[in-house]
Amino acid sequence: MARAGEATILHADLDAFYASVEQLLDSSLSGRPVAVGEGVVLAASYEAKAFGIRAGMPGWMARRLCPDLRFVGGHFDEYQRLGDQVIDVLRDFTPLVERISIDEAFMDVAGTEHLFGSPGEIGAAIRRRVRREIGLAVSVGVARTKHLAKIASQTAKPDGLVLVEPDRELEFMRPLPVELMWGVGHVTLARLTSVGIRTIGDLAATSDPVLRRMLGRAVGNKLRSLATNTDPRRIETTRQVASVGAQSALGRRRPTSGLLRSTLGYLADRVAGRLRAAGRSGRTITVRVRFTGLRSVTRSLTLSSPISASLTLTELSAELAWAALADHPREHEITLLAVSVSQLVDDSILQLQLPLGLGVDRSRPGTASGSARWAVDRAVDAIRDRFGRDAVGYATVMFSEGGRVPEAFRQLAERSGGRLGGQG
DNA sequence: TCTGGGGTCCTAGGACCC
DNA sequence: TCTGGGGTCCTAGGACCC
Repeated sequence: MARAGEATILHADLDAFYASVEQLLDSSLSGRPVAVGEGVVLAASYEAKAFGIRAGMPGWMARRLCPDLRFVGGHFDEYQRLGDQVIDVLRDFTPLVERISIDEAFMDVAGTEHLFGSPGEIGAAIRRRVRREIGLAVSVGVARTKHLAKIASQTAKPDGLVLVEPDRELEFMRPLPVELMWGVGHVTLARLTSVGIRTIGDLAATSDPVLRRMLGRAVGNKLRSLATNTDPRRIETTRQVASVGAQSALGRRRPTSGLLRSTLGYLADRVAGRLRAAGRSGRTITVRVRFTGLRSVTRSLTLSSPISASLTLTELSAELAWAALADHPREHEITLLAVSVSQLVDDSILQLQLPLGLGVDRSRPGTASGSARWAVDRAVDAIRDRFGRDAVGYATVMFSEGGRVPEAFRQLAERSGGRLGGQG
């Protein structure tokens, strides 16, 4: 049964997406090292990667590696528009498309051969159409499983197609470096390297107990199934998010009550507004405080009933942030604040359970003003729908952000379901 | 003079219940 | 009467992904 399936899973991945869009929009950037971002490199063109520049690298370091590097601010609306166009091309071949980020998707073309040809032919057709109609290079991997299709597309880059026949899977994977596998990051790579495991073949040859002892049960089992290509995951065309969050980097700041009030007010309002727009509420509130040196702590709290009110979320976030600070009295500066809500439920379900509707206190057990807060939020949401999100807000929320991150970037991240760009 | 914003999943200990 | 096993939920932290 090991060879039951055909290679019908495709993974399509746009090459150096943000930077390629910039080169498409401004021909003076073509063929030149380009980085998208300001303080930090969000994406680099292939010409920039040749200098060792990578996503996530500080801007000063990138400039040092390549003095000719052209930094561009980023056309986030264009990334969204062009990314959507590419997905539309994929959907012309099958409805079984799973978008996993702004620039990347899986699809299953089983059963479409009589319409569009073999999976390999479909991959080639997708690449031609995206190049001709949109002007971008997309690499495609074709295999029997999602994981292997993704590895194949990585080895196909730049601007290529790799098809792995079912009877050559292990032979294909054996010499590849372990870090091509999903789930192998810095830490796992270092652990594997320390015992001489460098290729997927090395990993496949390592015993289960050794793997589990080194990496833990879950990671060990997962890597085992990936290395032997017994990954069972199917294409998921829809998925509900499990949490909604927002964060702001602050530079180095002393955690004054004014800073916390304005920042947490802004973040909580963003998160609560997105929850309300999605018709959802959540019971668990988590706040993260990051100190200098990337040390960070989280504090969370689970309510007996879910909330989506901006003001309530602001107050709870502040309590959690102060608790985190109180536990770390030696930290005098903070560099980031984050607010997240999880344990989400649909409000339609909530209203079935609580038939009182408007009158129900959705803010917090034990507080009296829940319905008033609900009404204020609804009014604010309605005004923002018509006039934009800056048209109105709570007094504590109307603070100058410092302009560190463009609003368009945050919105792109939100719409991408949290999964966007930044591919090395 | 090591940074951005958005997510997922796993682990481990403790509380609590049957 | 104090020893057992199993399950769920909550909290905090960490690895990883795009």
